[in-house]
Amino acid sequence: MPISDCEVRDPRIRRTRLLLQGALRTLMQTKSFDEISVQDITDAATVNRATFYDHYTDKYALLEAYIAGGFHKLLNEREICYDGTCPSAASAIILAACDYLTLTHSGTECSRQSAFEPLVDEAITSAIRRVLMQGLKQGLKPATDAASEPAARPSPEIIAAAASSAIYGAVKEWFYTPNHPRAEAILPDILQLVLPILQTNARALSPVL
Amino acid sequence: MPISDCEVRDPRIRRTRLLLQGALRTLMQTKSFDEISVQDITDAATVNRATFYDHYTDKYALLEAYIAGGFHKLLNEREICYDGTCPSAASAIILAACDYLTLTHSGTECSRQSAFEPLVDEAITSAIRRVLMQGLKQGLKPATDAASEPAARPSPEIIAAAASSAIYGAVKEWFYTPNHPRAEAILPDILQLVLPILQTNARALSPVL
DNA sequence: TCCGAAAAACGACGAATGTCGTCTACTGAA
DNA sequence: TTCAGTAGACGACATTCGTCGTTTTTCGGA
Repeated sequence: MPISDCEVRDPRIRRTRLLLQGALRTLMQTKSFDEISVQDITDAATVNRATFYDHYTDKYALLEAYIAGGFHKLLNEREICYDGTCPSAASAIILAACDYLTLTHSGTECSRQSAFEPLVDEAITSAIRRVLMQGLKQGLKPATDAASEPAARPSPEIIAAAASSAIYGAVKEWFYTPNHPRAEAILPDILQLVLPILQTNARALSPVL
Repeated sequence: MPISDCEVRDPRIRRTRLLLQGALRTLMQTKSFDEISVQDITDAATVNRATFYDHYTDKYALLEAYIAGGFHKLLNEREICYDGTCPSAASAIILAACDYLTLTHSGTECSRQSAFEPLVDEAITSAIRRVLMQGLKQGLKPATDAASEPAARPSPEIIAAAASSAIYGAVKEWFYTPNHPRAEAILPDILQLVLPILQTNARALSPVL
């Protein structure tokens, strides 16, 4: 039932979805996610309950859209754009993930339960994946000058998948460690773990180094 | 409500949980996961519906236990035990993940939907994580001979988290690629991406190399 | 062998879910 | 300005959910 996504022209659709996501945001400051019913959400959003199902299959789908949207917004605000090589871009992405987890999970001590967490993980990971893919593909082109070898190295897709998963897995591990240090403190460790993956692309491009 | 896990003495508990997991397995050969109700499961398991909730908070929790259990079983059958260094152990884990995805997702074309997939991901990833942790901790001990430095390298926990996420992320990417090659064909690529993470530990141990 | 503890069966409950069909109101292009 | 297309409102429906209290059965140690 939920029509496409991302690019919605009709202002009515955009309005309703923002209302629903805003209502979810508001409610999650009080209750934990699975204490919230679809009814609660539509009431807070002043939207009919049946209308909810015109946009999302269930409240988990709404959560995913909300998280993905929020994280993308954060990345845009910080003007983060992975260019395929620069470690500082990777740092920015890692820090963004740290901050986003901190921001969203600050109010409620709800997490680590039910189907909630895996959904959040999925949403953030694929958001990171998208950013990385962008950079990897553009950093890739210079190499495909001629028809040399078809696929002598891992595809950008699999690199992005592995890297985004690794980044978020590490960040999550940091976040759920009791009394974890500040994000900046763990950054070098995560960077050390993740950079080799991202540089797989570059290394394959310039074996000179 | 769900009492501990893993190590259950009481045969009544073990029996009931196996019945429930078996019923889920059977039903998933026919319907997709979210077409299955708790009622369906308990009917097939010849268990009272209320009893279900004595063991699992909802059907998602049952799924997670089922997946985690099945994957662990596969690892045990293959006698996989990561020793902290050997790349062949990593290969075995990667292949196991490939095979498990293939086995479980063969019947139904259901996947990539609802809250189902993220749950599966979570279960498999944390199973891999556990195996890796085992090896990393034992491969770690030789170094902690004296009180040298507190934590000059990434902790085993964060290494395991990053590595397990990266492994499964890559495997998943492979699996969902249309007309993907055999698992053995993609193994070198994934290995190339993941080994640097795992060897972070070893490198820190013997900077001589 | 017996007996207390605990698991499972059972029936019933109010609440939440997901889906209909119909009607109203808004959008955007002719 | 008009008007066809479509999103949203609304009420109602059968199902499923999660929980409760009670009764029956099973387990495992004394």
